[in-house]
Amino acid sequence: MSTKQIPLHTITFKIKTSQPLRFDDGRVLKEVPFEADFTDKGLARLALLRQKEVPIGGTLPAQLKKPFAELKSVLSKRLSEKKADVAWSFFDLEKAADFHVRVWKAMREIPFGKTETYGETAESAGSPMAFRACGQACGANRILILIPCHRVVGSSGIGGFGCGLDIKRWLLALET
DNA sequence: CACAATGACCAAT
DNA sequence: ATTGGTCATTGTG
Repeated sequence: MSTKQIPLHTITFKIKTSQPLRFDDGRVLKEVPFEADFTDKGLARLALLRQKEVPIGGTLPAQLKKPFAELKSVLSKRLSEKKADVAWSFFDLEKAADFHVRVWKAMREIPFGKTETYGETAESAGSPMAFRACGQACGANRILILIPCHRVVGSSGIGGFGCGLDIKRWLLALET
């Protein structure tokens, strides 16, 4: 494969939340640690760190300072139960499968505070019968919160969540 | 290429 | 609680 290495810049940081995040193990966080990967084209990954102790820091090249500031600003609002979003072009999803991208776009059509079933999201992604593949696409989402996979739930029950159902419940509670 | 295997599903036993 | 039906992606030869 001709893998031309695209430089990835990783940074870790914390955001305050109005609604403390309580993990299943009992830990309670008022400041939530994230890790973000940026390329020159945009945000490639946003993850919430579950570890106990997290080293905060990292360096970004000058041209990424502005997007990083925007990211922190939007996240601060979202973790304070306020509506805020970035544009689709904020992301760098180059090496993602076609169907996955359709599902991710469909998820961003779900309004703040609303939820959809996997089946419904599959349908708005153009494949009404692909509810199961839709679940896979949710699991493949690399951008927490901003691509709101937490708004997709099961037809009976909350469904799953890659990084822990405690986080999914918290994200949904932030939108009530 | 052609498969088999895998899933954050779903509706009906 | 189990099952048979679905679909797109990913890994293997």
